Formats: sequence, structure tokens, C-alpha cells
Amino acid sequence: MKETNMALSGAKAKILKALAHQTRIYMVEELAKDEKCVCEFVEAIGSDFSTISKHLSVLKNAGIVQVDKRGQKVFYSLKATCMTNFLDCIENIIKSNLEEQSSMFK
Amino acid sequence: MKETNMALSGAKAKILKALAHQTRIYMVEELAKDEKCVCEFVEAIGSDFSTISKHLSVLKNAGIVQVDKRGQKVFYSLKATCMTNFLDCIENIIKSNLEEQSSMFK
DNA sequence: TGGTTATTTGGTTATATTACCAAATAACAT
DNA sequence: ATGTTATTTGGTAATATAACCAAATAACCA
Repeated sequence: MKETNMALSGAKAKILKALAHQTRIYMVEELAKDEKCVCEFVEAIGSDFSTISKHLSVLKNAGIVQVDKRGQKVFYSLKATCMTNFLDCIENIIKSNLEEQSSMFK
Repeated sequence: MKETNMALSGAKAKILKALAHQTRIYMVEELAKDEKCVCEFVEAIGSDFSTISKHLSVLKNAGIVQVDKRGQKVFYSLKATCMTNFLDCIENIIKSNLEEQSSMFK
């Protein structure tokens, strides 16, 4: 069933797009260590509060992170922990790409 | 070193963006089974030849696939095989999201 | 050489994403 | 109630992506 496979690829693309941004990848990697509130990301990343909040909501809507409101603060934590392995895979691609590029100068 | 981490996240984002499209995910999954020429994808996906070719070149530039020209045909094959595990991770997220949604009706 | 097939590249237009500002909401403290 | 802090939401402008068409390349065949 070709069309079914395509539809599944589309569903996967939605989740991948949610991750495919410098800021959101950084967030996922930080959240892999420990939960964080929005304000901590604002401080660490230095973008507008609204920008950070929107990035987190993209991750939340994709089902990658989850939310816990405590007092005035909103804490985000990593829900899809397999993401970590995946980012290692990406890191290997980067290394392999760099090796190829540097081998051009030998 | 916060800025170094951010730069690394940016490099990862480039590769993720290369994968984050319905058609390109489908391509990677097909290539995980076997190499394919551009024309086979054109037939299977049904988009314009130029569209398919551009998608494959995005994957190639990211270092996810590799190229082998033989005769008139250009064959693409999967280079970053760890992609497959990753797409399984995404599939688990989809399942978990669906379970949560359906539990709302119980 | 000229024709055919396979693929890539350039151009254009439509659509999607992102960032910031301003305003709204929510919880807590005074 | 009022003020303060933390966060989300709506609007807008800039930028990035995607799809198609047409034209350019490249390899092979007659």
C-alpha cells in the first residue's frame, strides 16, 4: 500500500519538523538532562520570552515534551527519550561529513 | 560552553531539516531496503522529475544518502543507516500520541 | 551527427516558518 | 484589590521552503 506508507511518512514529517530547529534541538538536549522552566531557557538562549514559549509549544504539540505547571512557573520535561539516541545518530553524520570534507585537502 | 552547544545544535538542525519532509522520509525508508534510481522514485511518488531530483539532492547534501551514476541512470543509496532506528523512535511517538488522544474518549 | 532517455539547474509563485512586539492570562504576594 | 512575575496568544514582517515549468547536461543508441 503505497499511499498508506506515504501517509505514515507525512505523520513522521510533522514530528521531525517540530524538532528541526536549532533552538528546539538545544532544548531537547537540555531537557534530556533535567526538566527546565521557560524562564531558564529564556536566560540560556537569550531570545524573547514569547519566542521561547512558542518553541516549547511546538515540541509539546508534537508529543516530544510534556508540561507541568507549578506555581507561577511552567516546567517542561522530555517525554520521548528515544530522541537522545537519534541526536547521536545525527552527530555521527556530522562527523562523517567533516571527515569527507577534510579528506579533500589531502 | 553554551555557544558551542548552540552551534552544534545548529549543525544538527541542518541535517534534521534535510530529513523533515514527507517525501524525503519516504525516500530514506525505501532506500533502507535497497538502492533506487531517480526514475523509480518519480514513478512511485508521482511528482515532477525535477521535484524528486531536488529532494534527493537535499538528502545528498546533508550526507544522508550517496550517489552512484551508472549509464544514464543515477542511483541513490542510504549512507546514514542509523536513520532507520531513528524513524522507529518517531513511530513510537506517533503511537504514544494516538493513545493519549484516544484515551480522551474513554 | 541526431535522437532519445535520465537527470539537474534556474526561475517563479505559493505556502510555511520564524522572530519580535504588544496585549492577554494566570498565580502569587502585599 | 493591586502589583509583580511567569507565561501564552495574536499580529505582522522577513525569510525559507516547495512545487512546477522550461531549459540545460549527460550518456547512450541508431
